[in-house]
Amino acid sequence: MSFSTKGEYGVRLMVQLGRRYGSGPSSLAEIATDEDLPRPYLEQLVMSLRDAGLVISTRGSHGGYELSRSPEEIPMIAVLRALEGPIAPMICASDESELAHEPTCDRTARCTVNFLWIRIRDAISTTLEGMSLADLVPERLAAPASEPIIIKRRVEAVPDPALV
Amino acid sequence: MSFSTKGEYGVRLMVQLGRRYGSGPSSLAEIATDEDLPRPYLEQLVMSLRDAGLVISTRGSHGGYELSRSPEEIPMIAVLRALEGPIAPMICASDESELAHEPTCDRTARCTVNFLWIRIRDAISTTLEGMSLADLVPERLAAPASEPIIIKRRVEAVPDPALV
DNA sequence: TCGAATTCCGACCGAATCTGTCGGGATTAC
DNA sequence: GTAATCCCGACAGATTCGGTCGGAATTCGA
Repeated sequence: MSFSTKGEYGVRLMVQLGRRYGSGPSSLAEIATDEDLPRPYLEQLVMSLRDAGLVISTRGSHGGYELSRSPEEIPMIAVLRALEGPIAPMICASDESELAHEPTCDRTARCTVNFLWIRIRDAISTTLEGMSLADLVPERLAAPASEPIIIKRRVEAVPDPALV
Repeated sequence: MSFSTKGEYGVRLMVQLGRRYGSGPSSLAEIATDEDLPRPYLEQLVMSLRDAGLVISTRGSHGGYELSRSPEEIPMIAVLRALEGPIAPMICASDESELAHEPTCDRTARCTVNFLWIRIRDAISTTLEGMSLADLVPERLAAPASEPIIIKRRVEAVPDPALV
C-alpha cells in the first residue's frame, strides 16, 4: 500500500514550482538540480501534470514550466490524480470511470468487502481535497527561521472546476 | 496508489472465516471454492494472518483455520497490516518501525512534502482503526439450519451506520 | 542566420514486485 | 495406514517501477 516515486517526485516538483510561482517559467534542469532528481525522469512526470492542466510549458530557449494558477488554487488531489491515476485502493473502488465495473462484483464476500475499499478511498480523497499546494510550499516572504510547517489559509470549499 | 490482490483476497478470506466463526476450523479448500480463489495462493496469504495472530490453524485431517477471536475484536487495520505491511503511502511516512529514517529527509522540499504523506497515512489509519471485521461480515442470522449455530454475544458492534 | 537552450516524445531496459504454481514434508483424525 | 490438511520453500511468467537514451521541434538571443 503505497504511492510510487512518481507521486513523490511529482509533488516535489510541484512544490518547487510553487516556490517559483510568479517568476516566469523554470527549466527542468534547474529543478532537477535543486531536488537532486534525474531530469529525464522528471520530463516524463511533468507531461502528466501538463496534460492535467496544472502546469503550462514554454518551449524554446529560456523556456520551462510554471504553475497554471496560484498554489492556493491547486488542490493536492488534482496533483496526485494526475501523477498516480484515480484514487482507487482497489479496482472496485475507483473514484473515476464507473464504466462496466459491475461484472467484477458477483461473489458473496466480494461486494461486502467493497465497502471497506470505498471507505479508505473516501478517507484519502477527503484529506487530499482539503489540502492545496500552498499548504506544502514554504513561506516565500517570511525568513527561513520561522516555524517548521504552518498550515496557511486553507482553501475553503475547494471550488475547482477542472477537478474532473 | 492501490492495495494488491493480496490485501483483497486476504480480507475476503477473513470475511469467510468471520461467517464461520464458532464452527470450528474451516479448510482452505472450502474457502477457496466459496470465493473462487486459487487455494495455493491463499495458503501464502493465510500464513501472514496466522503469524499476526489473527487466525489460528489446526493441522491434520479435519483441520483448517479459524479466527483467533470474534470479528468484533479484530480491527481491520490489523488485517491489512498483516497482509500488506505497514500503512505507509511513502517510505518517509510509515506507521511502524521509526528506525533510522531521518537520513532520507535532507533536501529542501522533501520534508515539506512529508507532511502530505503523513496526513494521508493518518487518514487511512484512522479509518481502518474505526472498522472491525464484524462491519464486513454479513448477518449470520440466516445460516443453514444444519449448522450448530452458537449465538455469541455481539458487542455493541461499533455504532457507525452513517458515514459515506 | 546560426546556435544554444529547452521542451517534446517514443523506444528501450534492468530490476523488482505481483500473482500465482508446484512439489513435497509434517501432522492429525479416523 | 490412509486420507485430509496445514506447512514451506522454490520457481516463474507478467507487469510495473524507475529510470535512460536519442533525437526532433521550438524559441530566444546574438
